[in-house]
Amino acid sequence: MLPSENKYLTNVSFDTVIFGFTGEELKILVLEYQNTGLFALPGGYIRRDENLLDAAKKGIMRRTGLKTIHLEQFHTFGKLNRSNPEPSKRIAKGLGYEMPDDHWVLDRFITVGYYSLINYNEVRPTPNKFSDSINWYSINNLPPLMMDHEEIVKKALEAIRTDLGKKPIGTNLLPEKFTMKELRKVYEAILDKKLRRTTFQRKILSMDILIRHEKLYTGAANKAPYLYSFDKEKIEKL
Amino acid sequence: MLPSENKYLTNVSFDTVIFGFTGEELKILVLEYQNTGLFALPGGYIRRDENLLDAAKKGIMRRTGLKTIHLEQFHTFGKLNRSNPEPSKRIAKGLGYEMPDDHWVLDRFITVGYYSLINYNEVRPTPNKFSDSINWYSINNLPPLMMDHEEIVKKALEAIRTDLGKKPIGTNLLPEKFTMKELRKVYEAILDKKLRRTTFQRKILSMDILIRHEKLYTGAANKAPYLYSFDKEKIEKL
DNA sequence: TTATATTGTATCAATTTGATACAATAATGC
DNA sequence: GCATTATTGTATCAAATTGATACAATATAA
Repeated sequence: MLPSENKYLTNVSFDTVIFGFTGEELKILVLEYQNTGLFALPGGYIRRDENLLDAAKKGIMRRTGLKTIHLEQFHTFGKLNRSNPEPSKRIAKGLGYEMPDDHWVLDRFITVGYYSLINYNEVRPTPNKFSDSINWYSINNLPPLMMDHEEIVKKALEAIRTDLGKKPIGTNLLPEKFTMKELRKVYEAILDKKLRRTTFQRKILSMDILIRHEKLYTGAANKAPYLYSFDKEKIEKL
Repeated sequence: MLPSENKYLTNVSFDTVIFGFTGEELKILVLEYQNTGLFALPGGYIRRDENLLDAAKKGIMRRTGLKTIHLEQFHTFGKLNRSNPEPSKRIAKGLGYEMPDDHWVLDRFITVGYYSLINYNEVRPTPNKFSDSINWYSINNLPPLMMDHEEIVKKALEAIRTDLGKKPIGTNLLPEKFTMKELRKVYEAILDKKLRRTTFQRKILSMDILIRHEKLYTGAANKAPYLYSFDKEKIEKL
């Protein structure tokens, strides 16, 4: 097959690290292939007629059931030894195919890494036709991932940690309205360290990107916290 | 030709933004193709038997004559409309070839962007067999670049500006020993704004990454500044 | 020897951050 | 009702950082 006869670009793929927040810890979506014991990040190939970013978005929307999604590209992985036809062969075999050795998906791939921060509770993890299951796993307790996918997760974590200082990252991890404590928990989960309650509150409020709403009465025997939402207009202007 | 018979990966390339510092302003290396009026960033393809990063390094070492080089990956460009066979055809024509329409270099490419900060004075810009010339251009006065190369330069600049806060970036732009003023000029050129002399000096010195050497007597009628070098051991530990 | 431009550092004010304190609740139990 | 309890929102003051200015210490020229 000539390269240009392939519906997809050859030698390039994307992989995504999709973060969700349970209220206590960060989790990522990991899929498992049928009859292989192989765990992988959701990823895919780029059609010749679509943008790289759109290809990644489409893939993630299918895996999560979400209709809008924000992706951030963080790194491209191109080591020679990251490509390995064995997993793909095992995946095909697990599905009952026998893949010819010269099949384009067994060739070497350079993969573009994207991360996404999404609302844990709005997601419906959806397996694709090759995978048994797709599930949330705590970033502190991942199954062994195939190829270099563990390195990809590590880089994604580094990326959101540095991006946290620049952009208000909580926007997509939390529901529309949230309390200051929930927002702080997001930051703590991402940075993996406790933050001072009062300093955090002062600093976030002084950024002037939150809108204060009504109070949230949970039934707990204490002062009710205010609900906040992000002021998207002001965030745009940053 | 089957994809796997090609010495290079298909559909993937790299492009590099090579920054040098004249003492006053930032420049980048831009090459011009023979008989076409086309200007482009130095870039290339990845051999099937080499790492992505090594491919980029090798390319830059050839273009600059440098024996060691540090590259930072900053973004991967994958828009559908960034690919355009016309420039490559014109380049081939300029060299006297006629390229068949199904040649792999005329196919769509996703390109990985790297930047490098190098010592302006140590470089011997070296054209390749396709290009007429390779020259330094001020980032404020670039020729029109082909395809999306202007966007690539813009992204590279954003990247070094944010990286400047994290890593001591001047290391490669300056000679081994330099004055505080020279270092400040580097920061000013990258950030495109003036910095307070005294605050800059205090902040850099408090980072404890510089070694102070002898004074530099230039012949000017004023107090001679100290020379400094980067303390590479301490920088490693950051 | 004096004049001049520049460097290195001190000084003090202004701002930001860290640490602590405390008043204001929203239930609960009596 | 009313004291109790956990948590929230904000004030307060100290500590650290940064901004702005001042000034002494040169290296050369005149």
